[in-house]
Amino acid sequence: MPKRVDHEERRTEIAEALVRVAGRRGLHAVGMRDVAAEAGVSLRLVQYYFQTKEKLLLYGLQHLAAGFGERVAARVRSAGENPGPRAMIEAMLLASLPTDEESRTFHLVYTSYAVLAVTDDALAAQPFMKNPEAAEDAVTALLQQAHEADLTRPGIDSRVEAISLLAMSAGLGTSILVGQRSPESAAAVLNHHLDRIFQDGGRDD
Amino acid sequence: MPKRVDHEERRTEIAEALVRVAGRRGLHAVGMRDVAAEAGVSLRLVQYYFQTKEKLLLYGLQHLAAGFGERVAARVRSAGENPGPRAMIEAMLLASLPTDEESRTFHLVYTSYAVLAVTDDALAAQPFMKNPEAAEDAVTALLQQAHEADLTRPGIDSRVEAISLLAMSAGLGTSILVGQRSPESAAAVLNHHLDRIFQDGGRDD
DNA sequence: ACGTTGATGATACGGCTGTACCATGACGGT
DNA sequence: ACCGTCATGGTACAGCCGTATCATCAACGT
Repeated sequence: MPKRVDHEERRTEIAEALVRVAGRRGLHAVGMRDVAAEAGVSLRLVQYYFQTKEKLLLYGLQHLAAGFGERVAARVRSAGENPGPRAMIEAMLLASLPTDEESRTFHLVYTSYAVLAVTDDALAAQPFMKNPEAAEDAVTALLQQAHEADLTRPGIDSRVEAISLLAMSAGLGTSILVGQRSPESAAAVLNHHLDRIFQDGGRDD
Repeated sequence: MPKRVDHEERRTEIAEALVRVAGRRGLHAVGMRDVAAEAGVSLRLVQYYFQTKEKLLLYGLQHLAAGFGERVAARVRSAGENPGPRAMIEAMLLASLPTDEESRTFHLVYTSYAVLAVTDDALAAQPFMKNPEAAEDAVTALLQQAHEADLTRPGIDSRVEAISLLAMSAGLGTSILVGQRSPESAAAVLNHHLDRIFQDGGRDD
């Protein structure tokens, strides 16, 4: 046989090509030929590793979500050795804002998928709304933990605040994406709200 | 000539057909033939009143935005004769949540347009990000007005709160759209945050 | 009365898209 | 050494989409 290729790696390369071209020209406009050209392979190859366009799109979504998860995790790690709950939440929320080109692409393509999922059953069945749910639980737990350590102002409902923060973050992200707001001002708004949830700076280390 | 038809009315009918089919099958999937069939006219007619698909899409967007504006205005009016700032803001925010089928369609199609606008120059040039800006100014003014009447809690920055509320509202709307959250819980979250901004109920009448 | 013009219909065309089919090197096992 | 199989290329096909063309009917101005 020829150089027995690592299928998973090849699929990843193609999926990344898909995301790149989708970020540049919009998800609705990507064809298999575009993906092939972007990945530097022939159309036949894309067909070979993904039999159908639908499977390619599904895999692209999974890859996108996984990459985003890693991004956020890395950002949280770089927030320090033992960060307080506030620093952790702040890192999570800021990591999901479309600041640099990579996260801009992520936001755009991910939103495109979300919009598609409303009218496409195959995408709707995909568990890519599991991610937000996990995020909500994580933020809720962090807020609860802060609450028990007396780091929050009184009268704070952890779950409601978590939902609000994530919804705000998503809404601000979209605003940045369409050019209505700058990343800096969005970050400032988020920080302002964190200030209203946490006592002083919310730092315990 | 034949029954000298009212062009603007005809264009409106066709645009509404466009929005309906876009709400059902997704904006990316609508073709001129679908619009024609939905409107009950021939393909040629759609071409006649809008020369090109791009013009049809642009007009559809304007129509959508105008309809949404009317919806919100009606909701605010029905909030009472002389509602307080809080009731007004509440009406505005709740009106933009996708509760019934009509507002669901609006949200979906409008978001589709927003996503398209990121990669399509013709749509990006369209002033449909003017609407959110106006909403931000309106809410800011209402909050300021409430602040001057001592209806708000201390330490409230009108503009920041307006931005937050609108971003939250948008984010919650998307959550509802993709089935992550119920309209009721979203409304509850919004109300919770209004409670944190306004003293007691914020009613001055 | 009639020609001009607005409104509508039917249909054809070129391009693009996803998919399928056929071909052909390149290696590994035996 | 050879055969099967993995990997890859090239290309054809059917369908759809936006647009353009040709044709027709109906009414208004003069």
